[in-house]
Amino acid sequence: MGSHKSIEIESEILTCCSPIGDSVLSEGEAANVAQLFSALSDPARLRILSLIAAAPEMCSCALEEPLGKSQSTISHHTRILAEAGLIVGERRGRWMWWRVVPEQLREAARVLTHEFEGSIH
Amino acid sequence: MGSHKSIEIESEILTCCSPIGDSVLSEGEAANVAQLFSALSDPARLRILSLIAAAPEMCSCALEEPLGKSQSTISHHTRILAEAGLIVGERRGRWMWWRVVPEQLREAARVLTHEFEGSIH
DNA sequence: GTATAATATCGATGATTATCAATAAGTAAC
DNA sequence: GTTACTTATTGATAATCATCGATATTATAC
Repeated sequence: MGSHKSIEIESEILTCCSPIGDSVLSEGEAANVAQLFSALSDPARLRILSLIAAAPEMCSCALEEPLGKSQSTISHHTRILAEAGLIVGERRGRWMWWRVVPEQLREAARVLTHEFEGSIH
Repeated sequence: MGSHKSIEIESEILTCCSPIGDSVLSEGEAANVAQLFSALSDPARLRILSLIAAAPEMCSCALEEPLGKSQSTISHHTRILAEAGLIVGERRGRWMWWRVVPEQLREAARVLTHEFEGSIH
């Protein structure tokens, strides 16, 4: 794979492309960021996040009806959102109350506008 | 599913949760946003985006080596990023040159900070 | 025209994931 | 204790996806 590019350093300038800088996401960083955006890559989870954001707090039990998904599916999605740090939950009595974490939303937005917009170009 | 919530409107106030507002993502909106973030949910695509952003333009041929993925895989990923509007490509001779679309990155960031951060809470 | 090079597409495969029903675990009221 | 209710977990399944090799398409050079 990519045999046309397995050439020496000093001849890379002769290929189609100049060597790239090193301000580039490492594999580990990319995996972390991907996990964050994976949580945002599902329509049901986006609507859950939107529902939670529309109120100061939101009970899990209030998500099934507008989503039209089963209870176990809702629980699955809230877990993924929570593991991504986008929401936090607190158990009060029998109910689970969720609220968004604005700092994590801003962090995701910061990554988009600072890590990928390049320099001066 | 959700039988414990299939009750009348006037009794909803008696359940655990108050009725929700309507400033909530529709299914269609959620699907659109999900497609955008799906493009950002893969480590390989994030590194490709980072590589493209690190230079004014980036040739497809310069992505195989740092990514360690096959040519067809790179082509697959650039297509997904392009379909999400995050990069645009221009063919010059035999080579395909990609650059990021800062407007789309800012749009994705705007969705995060404006659609999900709730109101005054 | 032929030969070479870069990219796109096709087909297959293994891994991941969204979804559900069923069950378990936790909580409150009795 | 038992009963009722909410949430979490498990197991299964169908769909999606990342990856590759092989092939097709496009462009240049000859």
